[in-house]
Amino acid sequence: MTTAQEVNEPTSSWDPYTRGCPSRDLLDQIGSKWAVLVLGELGRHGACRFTRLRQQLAGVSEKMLTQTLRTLERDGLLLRTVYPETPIRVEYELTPLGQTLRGPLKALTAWSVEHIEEVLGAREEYDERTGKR
Amino acid sequence: MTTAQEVNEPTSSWDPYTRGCPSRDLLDQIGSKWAVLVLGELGRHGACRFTRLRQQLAGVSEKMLTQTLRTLERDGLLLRTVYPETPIRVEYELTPLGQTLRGPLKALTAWSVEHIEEVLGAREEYDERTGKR
DNA sequence: GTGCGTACTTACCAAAGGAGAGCGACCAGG
DNA sequence: CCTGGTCGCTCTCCTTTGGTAAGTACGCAC
Repeated sequence: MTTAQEVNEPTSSWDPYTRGCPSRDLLDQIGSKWAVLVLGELGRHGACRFTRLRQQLAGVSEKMLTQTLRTLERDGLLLRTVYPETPIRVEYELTPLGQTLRGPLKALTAWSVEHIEEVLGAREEYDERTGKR
Repeated sequence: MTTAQEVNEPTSSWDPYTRGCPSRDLLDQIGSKWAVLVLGELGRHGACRFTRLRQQLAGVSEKMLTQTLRTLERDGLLLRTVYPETPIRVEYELTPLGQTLRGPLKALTAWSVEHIEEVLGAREEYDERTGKR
């Protein structure tokens, strides 16, 4: 068995600017559309069921929601608990590791809301400039 | 001219959790793999040429780099300047708006580097748990 | 048995992404 | 004049990913 903790390499060996570095893939994962929204919702609301998440993340397909949840669970960011009641109930919640992502992701989400109008303006200006040529 | 500041809509009308909201698309854009790395590199280094960016972002294809740069330019996050020397020189740098993203993206990148080992450990554990069933 | 609720899972197709060759402008060397 | 080199793209082809929608498994109520 080889756990990550046993590897005593200096942290500087992880660099997302390097091709094939796991930290690049992780960065890609946690920055992906549905992962950001899932983690955000679980951060705001606490434990959530599958159906609630699907409703809150308006527009997500069941396939993508399942896939996103599996990946995040595998990465240790969220915990999946099955309650074998009837009908079955499954709840998702952030792990302590997942909690540490709330801040960074909240900042990113807030940025997109705060600056969307500037960006929309920039797009219009760009399209006018380049459309005329 | 229509600057974003003139639009006095309540900010609450922009919600990335709503289907089709522009802020969701923007969030997706700025969180995408190559955009994060391009903005990060321009933030650390200042103005950069195309070829240097391609080298720094080891593994990016020229097509994706061009595409990412165009999108970011259109969104008003970076400035593209052509110097008609020979051979031609093109430099990219962050706009003031782009600068405001440095913090959030730096936090996200730092998170992925700081926690990659925990995540790798969680993956191993998950694969062991589920592989046996 | 039939139907319902919940949480997936699968099949299919369209869109996005990656690898690599080609392009056009310019100039230097022969 | 022709060849070859540099830079910043651009185009083509093929693989991978994502979206839509239908189907599955489970237990229970009727």
